[in-house]
Amino acid sequence: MKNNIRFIRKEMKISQEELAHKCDVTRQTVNAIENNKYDPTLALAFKLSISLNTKVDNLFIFGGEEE
Amino acid sequence: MKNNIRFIRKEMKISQEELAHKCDVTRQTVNAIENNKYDPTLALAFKLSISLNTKVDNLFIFGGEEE
DNA sequence: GCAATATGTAAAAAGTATTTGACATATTAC
DNA sequence: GTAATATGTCAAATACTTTTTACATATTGC
Repeated sequence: MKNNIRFIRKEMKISQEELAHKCDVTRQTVNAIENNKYDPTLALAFKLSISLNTKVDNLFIFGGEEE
Repeated sequence: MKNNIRFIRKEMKISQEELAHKCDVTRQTVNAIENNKYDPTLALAFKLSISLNTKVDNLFIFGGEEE
C-alpha cells in the first residue's frame, strides 16, 4: 500500500503536526504512515482523506500484493 | 463506520464464505465486518471493494463519530 | 550562526484485527 | 422433514496500529 499523503499535505502547506491534529492522532502516527511503516486503520484513512479534501481511493494506492 | 457489504454481496449472490475466499480472509472475518463487530484493515477494505466491484468510499460509510 | 519549527526514529504499553476451531441456529432444496 | 448450505458467535492466540515519552537530525527565518 502506497499513499499520496505527503504530496497533498505539502500542496496544502500544513505540517505533519497540523494534519495529525485534524485527524485526532499523534504526529508520529502521521509520520509513520507517510513513511509506509504501516497502514492506517480504515477510520483513520477516512479522516486523512477528509482532512486532505480527497477520497480514500485517491489517497491510497493498493497494489494487490503487500510490500 | 457502516458498510454495504451484505447488500452488494447478496446482489452478487455469493456467500460470506465465497467473499472471504476472494479476499483471502476467513468467513468469520467477513461475518464480523458485515455485523459491525469491528472495522477491517485498510488493505482488507480495498480487497472487499475490489471483490464487490466498487470503491472503498462507496462500500463504507464513515460517520465522523464512532458508533 | 542561532532560534524556532519540522521531521525521523525507537521502545514499551494499550488497543484493535484476524485466525483457528468449535458449536448453534437459520435457511434452502429436495 | 431431512440433508446440505449459510450464518452467528465465542474464546484464545497472534499480529498490527496507536500513544506516550524522549532524543536526534534537518530546515527555515532572521
